[in-house]
Amino acid sequence: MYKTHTCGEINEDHLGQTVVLAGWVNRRRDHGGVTFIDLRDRFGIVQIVANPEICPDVHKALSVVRSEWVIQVEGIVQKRPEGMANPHLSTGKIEVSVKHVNILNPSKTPPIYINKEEDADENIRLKYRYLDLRRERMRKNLILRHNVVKFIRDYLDERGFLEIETPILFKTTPEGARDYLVPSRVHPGEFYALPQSPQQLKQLLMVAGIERYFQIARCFRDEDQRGDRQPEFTQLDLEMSFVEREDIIQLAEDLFTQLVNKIVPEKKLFASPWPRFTYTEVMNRFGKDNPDIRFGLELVDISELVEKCGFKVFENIIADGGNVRGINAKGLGNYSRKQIEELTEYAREFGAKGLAYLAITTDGKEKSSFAKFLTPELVEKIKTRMNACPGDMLLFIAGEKDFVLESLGRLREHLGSILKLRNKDTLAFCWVVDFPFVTWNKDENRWDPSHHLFTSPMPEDIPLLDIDPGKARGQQYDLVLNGHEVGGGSIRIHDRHLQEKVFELIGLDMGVARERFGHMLEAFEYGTPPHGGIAPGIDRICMILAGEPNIREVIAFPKNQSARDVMVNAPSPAEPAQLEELHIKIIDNK
RNA sequence: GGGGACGUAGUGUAGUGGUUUAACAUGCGGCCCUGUCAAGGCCGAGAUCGCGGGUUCGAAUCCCGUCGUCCCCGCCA
Repeated sequence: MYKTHTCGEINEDHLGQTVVLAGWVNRRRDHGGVTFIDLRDRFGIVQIVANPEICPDVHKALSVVRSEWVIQVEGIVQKRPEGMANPHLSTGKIEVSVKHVNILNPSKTPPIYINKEEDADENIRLKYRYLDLRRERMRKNLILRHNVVKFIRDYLDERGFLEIETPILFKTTPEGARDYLVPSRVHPGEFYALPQSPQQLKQLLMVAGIERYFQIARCFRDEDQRGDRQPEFTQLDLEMSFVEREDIIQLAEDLFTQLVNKIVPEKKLFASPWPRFTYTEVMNRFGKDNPDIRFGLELVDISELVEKCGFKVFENIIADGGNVRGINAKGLGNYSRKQIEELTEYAREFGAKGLAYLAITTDGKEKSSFAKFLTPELVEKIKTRMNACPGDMLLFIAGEKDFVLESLGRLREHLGSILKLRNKDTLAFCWVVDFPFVTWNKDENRWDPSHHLFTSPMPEDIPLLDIDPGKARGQQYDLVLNGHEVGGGSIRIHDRHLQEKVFELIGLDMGVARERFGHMLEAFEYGTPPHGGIAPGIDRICMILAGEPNIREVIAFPKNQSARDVMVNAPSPAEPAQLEELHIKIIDNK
């Protein structure tokens, strides 16, 4: 070993000892005489000191050293002089007086600052990711992620789960997200697909009698990026046999509650046990199936209050079966016309025709865009319904119900940001249950599964599949944290006939279904236990636990917005010979 | 596929009503300095203002195009 101790572990217990350390020069302070170097390794920083009167050779050797050089030093741990301790360093009471120096590797001036929390251009950070990862922020995030995964493995191991790997080279399933395809050399014109999730495989492990399975599974989806989406990401994939919805929910809730307590004790759970909402309820209250419940600003239906108010816009929409709903934007009552216009503009981006408002200024006066239709009685009714106080701003959107909910939901999120209502130290987990089993796809004129093809409907709703599929609920549950969907799961179908019925319902031709999912149908005929599971997203959860705004910050080597790895420059063209072996011809679309 | 923001020394920013010899900080180089910890002081080098074209006497600044990055919509069973 190049070192006897890590930089971070040296303390007063080592006083007088000779230690050998190795690491990076975090910072150098040259006083002409005495020179200090903050030596950094993964475990921390320790100050090393060279005095020309004591060791002139060492002092000279260290004078050429610069930031990020890798050096090895041998020296004696000594107490710092009175009043010279640094309370910001765990090693701040001591320093290492250097006797020998060995320069292991010099460094060019780095393109980004390692020793500063200055936000560098993301493109440069990604290009020099190995330097970016040296930074405190990234190091902490990697450690957090390790701790999260370690906790999960230990927790599940203690409860009898087996961690089992499943193939990365799998089979294409055009349902769902776009697949990443891998051409087969051996079978011309045929392709593997990278798994979007190990869904089918984990179910087949249940057929195999594993009963309790998990995997820290890499998943691949060829869709466009977002702040919380990467083309490859990691799920805690988990499946159990002989369980009902409640069992999985309890397990996941306990797992993550304990995980938070142990790994991020400084964070506070918003509520425990976690709130549970039905799909209908979250949509009505928050306008979003993954609501951030750290703040209120819930949506309120005032349709029946205004259906005969005389305001034609509202009246006509309600007469056509639409809705008028609002949000009480607490504390915005004194917003100027211009500021309201900005909110309106925001709502328009999502298709709202307009934004009606009723402001109650702090001195109790009312201002409204539809004032002339408002009788004092109606104003009182609306204020009561929406719990309005002086200083509040009531905002309304009218239109078709789903549209009103969605656009108000977005406005609510926006207001949450404007009003700074998201406490970053609060973790608001919640469950969303009772999703519709299928949703109508207007474009394709068919039913689509709300979750995935293997989700079981609620047993009592099975008869509805024949009569009114839109009314049936699925045994699906989503795990939501601070406004992000961080996991979803379901009780699965374990009966061939029900599975075929579902295929039929969503318009999957039986021949196609057998070709794509024949292995599942067949497996269900050999003693399949009832089973279900969940798949929490590790990256998103780590992102939120770390307080990071983007999923890239918790992934060592992420792709950029356009799905490119700018460090190695992937994807990149393949050699003609490779393509030929794979029976692939590139078509120039330009 | 669509919308928005951005692109100026190694890095982070300023300058955008047309005259700048492109500013500041930090980093880098040199000198001074024996107790700092974002050390300090002095001096210096470092930018064809993303790229291409146009308007103009004159463009970092205005116009068009293009490339790149980020955010959002669509998409994400």
